[in-house]
Amino acid sequence: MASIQIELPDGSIKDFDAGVTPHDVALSISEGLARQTLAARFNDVLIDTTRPLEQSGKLLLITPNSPEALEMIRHSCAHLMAQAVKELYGNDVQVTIGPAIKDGFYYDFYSENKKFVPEDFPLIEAKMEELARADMPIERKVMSRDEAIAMFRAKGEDYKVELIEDLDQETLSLYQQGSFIDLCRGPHVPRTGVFKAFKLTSLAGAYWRGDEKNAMLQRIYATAFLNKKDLKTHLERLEEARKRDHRKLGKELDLFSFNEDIGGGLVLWHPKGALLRTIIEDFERKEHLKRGYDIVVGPQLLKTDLWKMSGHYDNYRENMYFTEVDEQGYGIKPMNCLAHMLIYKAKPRSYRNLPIRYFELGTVHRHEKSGVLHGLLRVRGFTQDDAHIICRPDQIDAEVKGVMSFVRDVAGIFGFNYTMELSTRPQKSIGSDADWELATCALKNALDDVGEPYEINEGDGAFYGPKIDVKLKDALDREWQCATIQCDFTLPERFDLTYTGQDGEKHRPVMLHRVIVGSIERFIGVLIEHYAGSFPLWLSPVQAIVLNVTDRQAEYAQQVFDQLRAVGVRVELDLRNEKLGFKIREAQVAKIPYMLVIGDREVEDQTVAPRFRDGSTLDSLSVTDFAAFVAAEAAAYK
RNA sequence: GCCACCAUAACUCAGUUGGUAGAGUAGCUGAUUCGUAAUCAGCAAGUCGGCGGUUCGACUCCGCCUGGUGGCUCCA
Repeated sequence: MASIQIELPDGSIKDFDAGVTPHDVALSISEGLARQTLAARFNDVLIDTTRPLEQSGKLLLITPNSPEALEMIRHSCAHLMAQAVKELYGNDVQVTIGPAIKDGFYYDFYSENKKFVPEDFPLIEAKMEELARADMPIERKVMSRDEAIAMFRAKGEDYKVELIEDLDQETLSLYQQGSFIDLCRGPHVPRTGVFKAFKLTSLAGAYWRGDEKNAMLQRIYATAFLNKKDLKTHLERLEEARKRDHRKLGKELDLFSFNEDIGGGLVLWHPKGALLRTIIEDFERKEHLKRGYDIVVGPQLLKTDLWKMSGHYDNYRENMYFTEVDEQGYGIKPMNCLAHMLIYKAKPRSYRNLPIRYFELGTVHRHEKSGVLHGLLRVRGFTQDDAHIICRPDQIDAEVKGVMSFVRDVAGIFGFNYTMELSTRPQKSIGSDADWELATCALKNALDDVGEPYEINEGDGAFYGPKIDVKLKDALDREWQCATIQCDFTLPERFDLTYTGQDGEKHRPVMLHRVIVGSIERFIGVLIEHYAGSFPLWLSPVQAIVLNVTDRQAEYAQQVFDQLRAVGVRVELDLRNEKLGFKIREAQVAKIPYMLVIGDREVEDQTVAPRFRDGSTLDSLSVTDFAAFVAAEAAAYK
């Protein structure tokens, strides 16, 4: 038998007979390693431990500690779940696909009779545990296409047949564990005994192949980890996310509500929420003015003809609200750009005026499909911190970089990390190929120059231009789409925007659409979860609350309150005849940063005794000192 | 929009295998004047999301609608 050379990661080279498997190689090192080996990477291709090696090459054994391990276990665990479901429900259910995803995996099933409910989970989990305990080998089989089609057809697995028919290859790999066999590229873990910690998490509908014209499948989401401890940590994290849910906190902190009589996706801002919004809006105006933006305001309604001219009517109509009065059609604005272009057009512009940066806290309405609405994160009426930068082509680069640095500053103030993505031309779009090319390059060059990493999303741009999307990462490391920068050559063309160049000729400017936090509504939703409702002092709708111990201090407490409010501290007063502990508890639950306790001592010394939200206290200090302290902290965005 | 599920007092939730409902918190009244996360007692509070249907009788069963939840598709 021919001999081959296998190079291991430590650089050592060993001779083996051709046909040796990664498992055999592991065994030649130690029995323990062989037991631990889940798969292997041979010449950079992932393979099963039982795959015979026919030629020399580099071999890396994959064990539970390898970075690839978790994803593999999850993918294999999806097969385990499918096996369990088939054993429980047999031919009532057809299998489709089941990949690993972030934090777990899912499997999509088709069934006419069986409707999965969460009550089925314990049963399925028990079956999975039984199959895992049986420690069955998971074996790779190779079949011809026709053979595989015949086999799945005989089993009544129509979806598998369809998948294979669309595959452009003559032989296919399948994986078998016990009586269950599934089409799969692999690789998989060697035995079902590997699965030690898994849990079914939720149930959802999903279209076959993600297309809403196709049949609706039943998706079971689940997760799997290397061990029970990691699973527990993950479940605790989910629990933490639930506690921070902005819909729950929004109600508890009395920030906002929705009302079915008003309509879905339309927010009612209660006093504290409206104050929080106002603080953010004031911050936005100040930061934009600092960076050379001009504040403008456009109307809510614009004539339908204008939306036809812009392309919104053709490309965005299903998301818009229209109305007709005096036989004139109007569209409620879903974007702010048209008004900004018309402000630009209100008088002749020179190259000397550019760039012009129009900023508007623009309230827009978009008819989002009912099923996508979600608290503040997806609504139908929202306010964007929107700006349109109209500039010469040679200014694009500097302007895009300016926006990116603006994003960096703001993300830093709120304590977010972020990642960036470049999205290119979508199917449904307007404008010439040359302009798209130019615009995409401009964005890409700016990204490359700044040197921060980014990903490319093919075909994910806006209909009028490519875009850079910024995803903020919150305290739980979850990503949120907020900022976006879009480069647009088309709308300036359609609206015939011009400027007079140095040469005295008319030239076409470029327009950058950009938002920094995006929608104020969404951003506040994200902030609530990011801070778990405990806003930093500068954002807190209520920064301090004055608490008297008994009625004896009421008069002085009132004085302190008046004095603080007069110098701009957002302060409340609790004079109720309740025990101090009770008042503290309420202020604590309301997540107010500072409680100012006033007893006989403070009246005597003309001071206040501050208590922090975290339970710590400061020595008593004068009201003016406290006000100065708050002002300094807030000015530093703390 | 699609699939599944849910809707009981202001909030969180219990309950009736079809005979019209409770608890805690909040609210109100009274007592208590208290030093860093819940003082005590009493009172009041719901067309059981809306509209139809089945039934002697519907909060409970069925249908439609509205709103929400988890996803899918779509998106700031």
